[in-house]
Amino acid sequence: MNERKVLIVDDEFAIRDMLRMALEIADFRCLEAENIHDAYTLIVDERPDIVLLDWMLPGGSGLELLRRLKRNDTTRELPVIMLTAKSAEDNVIQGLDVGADDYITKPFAPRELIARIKALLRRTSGGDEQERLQVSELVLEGESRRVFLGEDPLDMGPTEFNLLQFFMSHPERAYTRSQLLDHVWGANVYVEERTVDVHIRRLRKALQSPAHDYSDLIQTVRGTGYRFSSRGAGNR
Amino acid sequence: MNERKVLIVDDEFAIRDMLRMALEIADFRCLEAENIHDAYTLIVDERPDIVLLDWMLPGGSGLELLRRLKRNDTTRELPVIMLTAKSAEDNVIQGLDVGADDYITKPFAPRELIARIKALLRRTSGGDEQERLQVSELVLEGESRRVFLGEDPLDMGPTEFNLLQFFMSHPERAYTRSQLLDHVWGANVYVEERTVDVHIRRLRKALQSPAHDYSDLIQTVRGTGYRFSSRGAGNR
DNA sequence: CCGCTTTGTCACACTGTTGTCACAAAAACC
DNA sequence: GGTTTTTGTGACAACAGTGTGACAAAGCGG
Repeated sequence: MNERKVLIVDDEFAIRDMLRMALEIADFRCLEAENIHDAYTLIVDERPDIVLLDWMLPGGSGLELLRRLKRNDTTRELPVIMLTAKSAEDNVIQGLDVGADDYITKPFAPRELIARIKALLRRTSGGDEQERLQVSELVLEGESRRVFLGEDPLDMGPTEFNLLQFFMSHPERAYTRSQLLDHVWGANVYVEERTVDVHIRRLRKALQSPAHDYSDLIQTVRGTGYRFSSRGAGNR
Repeated sequence: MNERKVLIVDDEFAIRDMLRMALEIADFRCLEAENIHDAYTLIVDERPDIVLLDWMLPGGSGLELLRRLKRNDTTRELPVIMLTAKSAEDNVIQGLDVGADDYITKPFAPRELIARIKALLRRTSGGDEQERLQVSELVLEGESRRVFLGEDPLDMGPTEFNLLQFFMSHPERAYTRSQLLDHVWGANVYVEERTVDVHIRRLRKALQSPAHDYSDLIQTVRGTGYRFSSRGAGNR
């Protein structure tokens, strides 16, 4: 379900070819770059989840790219695996110093590479802090993925949870259905815009318990979309 | 103050010599073993912080020791770096599968080895106390590796125990299957994610006795994974 | 060498979730 | 009031996610 993007930075076609094949079998999506400049552009545009970086590259060594990545705050968390020839294992030390997370010497067994990629992704992906959001009695716990109304846990589906989480992190602001689809469903998913309405309804229903009714936190902004607000609606 | 013990397991005197020199410069204390038996004894007696394990050893291959270590619950967390000849890199895959945390091919630059040791120690330095965990009638004794429901001991496999121990030390929080694999199985083990489901089921089953049923402490978080919680689920 | 346990994987059953539709209700516009 | 546009609602079939029993391989203890 969670497709991972791997950026391959290597100037040898044969290597890229081999890597692409191995990675696609293991269900990764591949991006490729032959030089540092392309690599950097791709990183900024496509935001890959991991980078396989060859050491010797035209237009600057891999070390240079590595330094640049680790200096830039927006890409700091991007894990990097270095590819290096056996004869140049000294470079490894430099690389690990600068911030590569792992390395592998060419030639290598595809299975090993895959294993290392997966291990690295698991190791580095757990860093996201989940917050605890609260509006009066309504509490959303990101960590446990639960919502409480006072003491009682509320029952809702995953999509409704994501929707509520988004709303509670961006309150007092109207979003179009299209924007909600982008943020909650993901940018490259195509579903009907009216689907949002249905999930809004399900969320509203979930925000009602025998005791309380918080369903009007989700307000309709006619002609535009929806808004989450703890203050009154103030339209119509 | 925090002196680290490194156990070198290799039958070549020259290698041990070189390693010892490099490690002592880097302020580690060295233990040495020439064969598996000595190695195991030293591990039990001296409790080193990390093991450098040669692949080819008299009296059984390094793989064997590795298996033994990773099976034994008291030494499971001991980080292991494999030493292997370049000609035998295939072994690396086996080794990583069984639970080695890293590997390095001979000959290697001492500086690289030191870098890797430090990196590994940084990663795994969580010193885990063996504690006694309790949720209402359910008691987990880390020391004796037993679980009680009131007075009655519960019967479960090692993996189920580890899983429960992890859950009870991190309650009220949803984990993905991948995260559970990472924490309970180990970062470098590659098994199917659905395997987690099966062990969850076995654990749930183990949490039921004729008298009580604590199986709903393990809650399914649909679309995400599982959560251990003494409060209600909030989903189906 | 042989039972016994543990483990990872699979196929299948089952359940909740999802996106879409048709229609009702409401609001806006004339 | 009548018409058009927009949103709410219940139903539903397809689907993805999860529970479950069985099984073979591997480890363990004799």
